[in-house]
Amino acid sequence: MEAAFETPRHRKTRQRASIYAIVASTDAHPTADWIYERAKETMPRLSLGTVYRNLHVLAREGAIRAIDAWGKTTRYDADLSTHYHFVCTACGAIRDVPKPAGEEARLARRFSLPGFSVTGHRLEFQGLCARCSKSEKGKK
Amino acid sequence: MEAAFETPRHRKTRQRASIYAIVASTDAHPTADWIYERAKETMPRLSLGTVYRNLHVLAREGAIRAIDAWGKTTRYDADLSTHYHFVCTACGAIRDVPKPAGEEARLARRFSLPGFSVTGHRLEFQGLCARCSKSEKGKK
DNA sequence: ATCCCTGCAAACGCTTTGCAGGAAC
DNA sequence: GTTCCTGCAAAGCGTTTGCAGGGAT
Repeated sequence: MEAAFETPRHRKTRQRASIYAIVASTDAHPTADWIYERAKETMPRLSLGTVYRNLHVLAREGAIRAIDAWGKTTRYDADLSTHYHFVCTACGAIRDVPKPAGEEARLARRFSLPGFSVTGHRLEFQGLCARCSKSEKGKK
Repeated sequence: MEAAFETPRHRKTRQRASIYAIVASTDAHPTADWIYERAKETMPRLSLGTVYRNLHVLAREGAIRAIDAWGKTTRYDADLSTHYHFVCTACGAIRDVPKPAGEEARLARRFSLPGFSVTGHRLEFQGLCARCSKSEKGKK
Protein backbone atom coordinates (compact mmCIF):
# COMPACT_ATOMS: atom_id res chain seq x y z
CA MET A 1 0.00 0.00 0.00
CA GLU A 2 2.74 2.39 -0.84
CA ALA A 3 2.01 5.38 -2.97
CA ALA A 4 -1.73 5.38 -2.70
CA PHE A 5 -1.64 8.66 -4.58
CA GLU A 6 0.12 7.09 -7.53
CA THR A 7 -1.92 5.06 -9.91
CA PRO A 8 0.06 2.07 -11.15
CA ARG A 9 -2.91 1.45 -13.43
CA HIS A 10 -1.41 -1.14 -15.69
CA ARG A 11 1.32 -3.70 -15.74
CA LYS A 12 3.92 -3.56 -18.43
CA THR A 13 3.54 -6.31 -20.96
CA ARG A 14 5.44 -7.16 -24.08
CA GLN A 15 2.21 -7.09 -26.00
CA ARG A 16 1.33 -3.54 -25.09
CA ALA A 17 4.87 -2.30 -25.64
CA SER A 18 4.94 -3.91 -29.06
CA ILE A 19 1.57 -2.54 -30.04
CA TYR A 20 2.50 0.95 -28.99
CA ALA A 21 5.80 0.73 -30.84
CA ILE A 22 4.02 -0.28 -34.02
CA VAL A 23 1.53 2.55 -33.84
CA ALA A 24 4.30 5.01 -33.10
CA SER A 25 6.44 3.73 -35.95
CA THR A 26 4.17 4.92 -38.72
CA ASP A 27 2.16 7.91 -39.74
CA ALA A 28 -0.18 5.79 -41.83
CA HIS A 29 -2.91 5.79 -39.16
CA PRO A 30 -3.10 2.03 -39.05
CA THR A 31 -6.14 -0.11 -38.32
CA ALA A 32 -6.30 -2.62 -35.49
CA ASP A 33 -5.95 -5.42 -37.97
CA TRP A 34 -2.86 -3.96 -39.59
CA ILE A 35 -1.28 -3.56 -36.18
CA TYR A 36 -2.25 -7.13 -35.38
CA GLU A 37 -0.54 -8.48 -38.48
CA ARG A 38 2.64 -6.53 -37.77
CA ALA A 39 2.74 -7.57 -34.15
CA LYS A 40 2.22 -11.21 -34.99
CA GLU A 41 5.51 -11.19 -36.82
CA THR A 42 7.28 -11.10 -33.49
CA MET A 43 4.52 -12.60 -31.34
CA PRO A 44 2.82 -15.31 -33.34
CA ARG A 45 0.46 -16.27 -30.55
CA LEU A 46 -0.92 -12.78 -30.16
CA SER A 47 -4.66 -12.50 -30.40
CA LEU A 48 -6.67 -9.76 -32.00
CA GLY A 49 -8.64 -9.29 -28.82
CA THR A 50 -5.46 -8.36 -27.02
CA VAL A 51 -4.68 -5.79 -29.67
CA TYR A 52 -8.04 -4.15 -29.19
CA ARG A 53 -7.77 -4.24 -25.41
CA ASN A 54 -4.36 -2.63 -25.47
CA LEU A 55 -5.34 -0.02 -27.99
CA HIS A 56 -8.11 0.96 -25.62
CA VAL A 57 -5.75 1.08 -22.69
CA LEU A 58 -3.29 3.20 -24.61
CA ALA A 59 -6.02 5.52 -25.78
CA ARG A 60 -7.41 5.86 -22.25
CA GLU A 61 -3.94 6.63 -20.98
CA GLY A 62 -3.58 9.24 -23.68
CA ALA A 63 -0.61 7.55 -25.32
CA ILE A 64 -2.37 7.23 -28.63
CA ARG A 65 -5.50 8.56 -30.20
CA ALA A 66 -8.34 6.72 -31.89
CA ILE A 67 -9.74 8.31 -35.01
CA ASP A 68 -12.71 7.25 -37.03
CA ALA A 69 -12.94 8.32 -40.59
CA TRP A 70 -16.13 8.19 -42.60
CA GLY A 71 -17.72 5.36 -40.72
CA LYS A 72 -15.03 2.92 -41.66
CA THR A 73 -12.77 0.98 -39.37
CA THR A 74 -11.26 2.83 -36.47
CA ARG A 75 -7.69 3.90 -36.99
CA TYR A 76 -5.02 4.79 -34.49
CA ASP A 77 -2.49 7.54 -34.29
CA ALA A 78 0.43 8.03 -31.94
CA ASP A 79 0.91 11.62 -33.04
CA LEU A 80 -0.74 13.49 -30.22
CA SER A 81 -0.25 16.94 -31.64
CA THR A 82 -3.60 18.35 -32.54
CA HIS A 83 -4.15 18.21 -36.23
CA TYR A 84 -6.88 17.55 -38.74
CA HIS A 85 -7.14 14.82 -41.29
CA PHE A 86 -7.53 14.58 -45.00
CA VAL A 87 -9.18 11.35 -46.15
CA CYS A 88 -8.82 10.09 -49.68
CA THR A 89 -12.20 8.79 -50.76
CA ALA A 90 -10.58 6.54 -53.38
CA CYS A 91 -7.83 4.70 -51.52
CA GLY A 92 -8.70 5.50 -47.92
CA ALA A 93 -5.35 7.04 -47.12
CA ILE A 94 -5.31 9.54 -44.29
CA ARG A 95 -2.96 12.49 -44.27
CA ASP A 96 -2.38 14.92 -41.49
CA VAL A 97 -3.35 18.52 -41.91
CA PRO A 98 -1.77 20.92 -39.43
CA LYS A 99 -4.19 22.91 -37.35
CA PRO A 100 -3.42 26.63 -37.34
CA ALA A 101 -2.99 28.27 -33.98
CA GLY A 102 -6.06 29.94 -32.63
CA GLU A 103 -8.45 27.78 -34.59
CA GLU A 104 -10.61 27.14 -31.51
CA ALA A 105 -11.06 30.83 -30.93
CA ARG A 106 -11.90 31.45 -34.56
CA LEU A 107 -14.50 28.71 -34.54
CA ALA A 108 -16.03 29.89 -31.29
CA ARG A 109 -16.34 33.34 -32.77
CA ARG A 110 -17.81 32.09 -36.00
CA PHE A 111 -20.25 29.58 -34.55
CA SER A 112 -22.36 30.51 -31.62
CA LEU A 113 -23.75 27.43 -29.94
CA PRO A 114 -26.04 28.74 -27.24
CA GLY A 115 -26.60 26.42 -24.31
CA PHE A 116 -24.04 23.90 -25.44
CA SER A 117 -20.72 23.47 -23.77
CA VAL A 118 -18.36 22.62 -26.56
CA THR A 119 -15.43 20.46 -25.53
CA GLY A 120 -13.93 19.82 -28.91
CA HIS A 121 -14.38 19.66 -32.60
CA ARG A 122 -13.26 17.71 -35.56
CA LEU A 123 -12.54 18.91 -39.05
CA GLU A 124 -12.01 16.48 -41.84
CA PHE A 125 -11.33 17.08 -45.49
CA GLN A 126 -12.33 14.62 -48.17
CA GLY A 127 -11.14 14.32 -51.71
CA LEU A 128 -8.53 12.61 -53.77
CA CYS A 129 -4.95 12.33 -52.63
CA ALA A 130 -2.16 13.26 -55.01
CA ARG A 131 -1.73 9.74 -56.32
CA CYS A 132 -5.42 8.95 -56.85
CA SER A 133 -5.92 12.37 -58.33
CA LYS A 134 -3.44 11.46 -61.06
CA SER A 135 -4.80 8.01 -61.83
CA GLU A 136 -8.31 9.44 -62.09
CA LYS A 137 -7.15 11.81 -64.78
CA GLY A 138 -5.51 8.94 -66.59
CA LYS A 139 -8.70 6.93 -66.62
CA LYS A 140 -11.15 9.52 -67.79
CA MET B 1 -37.99 2.28 -75.12
CA GLU B 2 -39.21 5.77 -74.67
CA ALA B 3 -37.00 8.31 -73.01
CA ALA B 4 -33.69 6.56 -73.23
CA PHE B 5 -32.19 9.74 -71.85
CA GLU B 6 -34.29 9.53 -68.72
CA THR B 7 -33.22 7.15 -66.03
CA PRO B 8 -36.23 5.56 -64.34
CA ARG B 9 -33.72 4.04 -61.95
CA HIS B 10 -36.12 2.81 -59.34
CA ARG B 11 -39.69 1.73 -59.00
CA LYS B 12 -41.95 3.45 -56.54
CA THR B 13 -42.74 1.32 -53.56
CA ARG B 14 -44.74 1.95 -50.45
CA GLN B 15 -41.76 0.95 -48.39
CA ARG B 16 -39.45 3.53 -49.84
CA ALA B 17 -42.09 6.25 -49.70
CA SER B 18 -42.77 5.49 -46.08
CA ILE B 19 -39.12 5.40 -45.15
CA TYR B 20 -38.45 8.70 -46.83
CA ALA B 21 -41.47 10.28 -45.16
CA ILE B 22 -40.24 9.19 -41.77
CA VAL B 23 -36.76 10.56 -42.28
CA ALA B 24 -38.20 13.80 -43.57
CA SER B 25 -40.61 14.10 -40.66
CA THR B 26 -37.97 14.67 -38.02
CA ASP B 27 -34.83 16.61 -37.42
CA ALA B 28 -33.60 14.08 -34.87
CA HIS B 29 -31.21 12.45 -37.36
CA PRO B 30 -32.69 9.00 -36.81
CA THR B 31 -30.91 5.67 -36.99
CA ALA B 32 -31.94 2.89 -39.34
CA ASP B 33 -33.42 1.02 -36.45
CA TRP B 34 -35.53 3.93 -35.27
CA ILE B 35 -36.85 4.36 -38.78
CA TYR B 36 -37.59 0.66 -38.90
CA GLU B 37 -39.63 0.77 -35.72
CA ARG B 38 -41.62 3.74 -36.93
CA ALA B 39 -42.26 2.22 -40.32
CA LYS B 40 -43.38 -1.06 -38.83
CA GLU B 41 -46.29 0.73 -37.21
CA THR B 42 -47.92 0.98 -40.61
CA MET B 43 -46.15 -1.92 -42.31
CA PRO B 44 -45.76 -4.70 -39.78
CA ARG B 45 -44.13 -7.09 -42.23
CA LEU B 46 -41.37 -4.67 -43.12
CA SER B 47 -37.88 -6.01 -42.74
CA LEU B 48 -34.83 -4.18 -41.50
CA GLY B 49 -32.92 -5.20 -44.61
CA THR B 50 -35.41 -3.32 -46.72
CA VAL B 51 -34.94 -0.24 -44.61
CA TYR B 52 -31.21 -0.33 -45.18
CA ARG B 53 -31.58 -0.98 -48.88
CA ASN B 54 -33.93 1.94 -49.30
CA LEU B 55 -31.85 4.26 -47.21
CA HIS B 56 -28.99 3.49 -49.55
CA VAL B 57 -31.14 4.11 -52.59
CA LEU B 58 -32.38 7.40 -51.20
CA ALA B 59 -28.87 8.45 -50.30
CA ARG B 60 -27.56 7.53 -53.74
CA GLU B 61 -30.39 9.50 -55.32
CA GLY B 62 -29.51 12.43 -53.13
CA ALA B 63 -32.88 12.52 -51.40
CA ILE B 64 -31.36 12.06 -47.98
CA ARG B 65 -27.92 12.16 -46.50
CA ALA B 66 -26.13 9.61 -44.38
CA ILE B 67 -24.10 10.97 -41.51
CA ASP B 68 -21.84 9.11 -39.17
CA ALA B 69 -21.00 10.62 -35.86
CA TRP B 70 -18.16 9.46 -33.69
CA GLY B 71 -18.00 5.92 -34.94
CA LYS B 72 -21.47 5.07 -33.76
CA THR B 73 -24.41 3.93 -35.79
CA THR B 74 -25.05 5.71 -39.05
CA ARG B 75 -27.79 8.30 -38.90
CA TYR B 76 -29.88 9.80 -41.65
CA ASP B 77 -30.97 13.28 -42.46
CA ALA B 78 -33.43 14.57 -45.04
CA ASP B 79 -32.29 18.14 -44.58
CA LEU B 80 -30.07 18.59 -47.60
CA SER B 81 -29.02 22.12 -46.82
CA THR B 82 -25.37 22.08 -46.01
CA HIS B 83 -24.83 22.37 -42.32
CA TYR B 84 -22.59 21.06 -39.60
CA HIS B 85 -23.45 18.97 -36.61
CA PHE B 86 -23.07 19.22 -32.90
CA VAL B 87 -22.95 15.86 -31.14
CA CYS B 88 -23.70 15.53 -27.45
CA THR B 89 -21.20 13.09 -26.00
CA ALA B 90 -23.54 12.29 -23.13
CA CYS B 91 -26.87 11.52 -24.77
CA GLY B 92 -25.86 11.21 -28.41
CA ALA B 93 -28.23 13.88 -29.63
CA ILE B 94 -27.28 15.60 -32.83
CA ARG B 95 -28.13 19.22 -33.46
CA ASP B 96 -27.69 21.14 -36.65
CA VAL B 97 -25.24 23.99 -36.82
CA PRO B 98 -25.71 26.36 -39.74
CA LYS B 99 -22.74 26.73 -42.00
CA PRO B 100 -21.83 30.34 -42.68
CA ALA B 101 -21.66 31.41 -46.30
CA GLY B 102 -18.24 31.36 -47.81
CA GLU B 103 -16.89 28.79 -45.40
CA GLU B 104 -15.37 26.74 -48.21
CA ALA B 105 -13.39 29.67 -49.48
CA ARG B 106 -12.23 30.53 -46.01
CA LEU B 107 -11.08 27.00 -45.35
CA ALA B 108 -9.30 26.77 -48.69
CA ARG B 109 -7.47 29.96 -47.86
CA ARG B 110 -6.58 28.78 -44.39
CA PHE B 111 -5.52 25.24 -45.27
CA SER B 112 -3.33 24.63 -48.23
CA LEU B 113 -3.50 21.02 -49.30
CA PRO B 114 -1.00 20.72 -52.13
CA GLY B 115 -1.61 17.89 -54.57
CA PHE B 116 -4.96 17.00 -53.11
CA SER B 117 -8.22 17.79 -54.82
CA VAL B 118 -10.57 18.54 -51.99
CA THR B 119 -14.19 17.72 -52.73
CA GLY B 120 -15.67 18.39 -49.36
CA HIS B 121 -15.18 18.67 -45.68
CA ARG B 122 -16.93 17.94 -42.48
CA LEU B 123 -16.92 19.89 -39.28
CA GLU B 124 -18.33 18.42 -36.14
CA PHE B 125 -18.57 19.89 -32.68
CA GLN B 126 -18.62 17.74 -29.57
CA GLY B 127 -19.70 18.60 -26.10
CA LEU B 128 -22.73 18.60 -23.89
CA CYS B 129 -26.10 19.70 -25.11
CA ALA B 130 -28.12 22.14 -23.07
CA ARG B 131 -30.00 19.45 -21.19
CA CYS B 132 -27.01 17.26 -20.36
CA SER B 133 -25.02 20.31 -19.47
CA LYS B 134 -27.56 21.08 -16.75
CA SER B 135 -27.81 17.58 -15.33
CA GLU B 136 -24.02 17.35 -15.16
CA LYS B 137 -23.93 20.42 -12.99
CA GLY B 138 -26.63 18.95 -10.80
CA LYS B 139 -24.61 15.78 -10.27
CA LYS B 140 -21.24 17.22 -9.43
C1' DA C 1 1.13 -15.46 -3.77
C1' DT C 2 -1.61 -12.11 -5.96
C1' DC C 3 -4.25 -10.46 -9.51
C1' DC C 4 -3.83 -8.52 -14.03
C1' DC C 5 -3.30 -9.79 -18.57
C1' DT C 6 -3.33 -12.93 -22.19
C1' DG C 7 -5.04 -16.38 -25.86
C1' DC C 8 -8.91 -18.47 -27.37
C1' DA C 9 -13.36 -18.59 -28.98
C1' DA C 10 -17.90 -17.26 -28.74
C1' DA C 11 -20.93 -13.45 -28.98
C1' DC C 12 -22.07 -8.86 -30.14
C1' DG C 13 -24.29 -4.83 -32.85
C1' DC C 14 -24.84 -2.99 -37.06
C1' DT C 15 -25.10 -3.81 -41.73
C1' DT C 16 -25.13 -6.50 -45.96
C1' DT C 17 -26.57 -10.22 -48.94
C1' DG C 18 -28.66 -14.73 -51.29
C1' DC C 19 -32.80 -16.47 -52.18
C1' DA C 20 -37.62 -17.23 -53.81
C1' DG C 21 -41.98 -15.22 -54.05
C1' DG C 22 -44.67 -10.87 -54.95
C1' DA C 23 -45.34 -6.19 -56.60
C1' DA C 24 -44.46 -2.51 -60.07
C1' DC C 25 -43.99 -1.65 -64.59
C1' DG D 1 -44.79 -11.06 -68.66
C1' DT D 2 -40.62 -9.11 -67.17
C1' DT D 3 -37.82 -7.11 -63.70
C1' DC D 4 -37.20 -5.05 -59.65
C1' DC D 5 -38.18 -5.13 -54.91
C1' DT D 6 -39.44 -7.28 -50.80
C1' DG D 7 -39.37 -10.41 -46.52
C1' DC D 8 -36.80 -13.66 -44.44
C1' DA D 9 -32.83 -15.54 -42.64
C1' DA D 10 -28.13 -16.20 -42.71
C1' DA D 11 -23.76 -14.31 -43.07
C1' DG D 12 -20.39 -10.55 -42.76
C1' DC D 13 -17.42 -7.37 -40.47
C1' DG D 14 -15.21 -4.98 -36.89
C1' DT D 15 -15.23 -5.15 -32.20
C1' DT D 16 -16.14 -6.81 -27.47
C1' DT D 17 -16.28 -10.16 -23.77
C1' DG D 18 -16.26 -14.60 -20.61
C1' DC D 19 -13.24 -17.82 -19.31
C1' DA D 20 -9.24 -20.36 -17.46
C1' DG D 21 -4.45 -20.44 -17.49
C1' DG D 22 0.08 -17.77 -17.41
C1' DG D 23 2.94 -13.79 -16.40
C1' DA D 24 4.03 -9.38 -13.92
C1' DT D 25 4.40 -7.55 -9.52
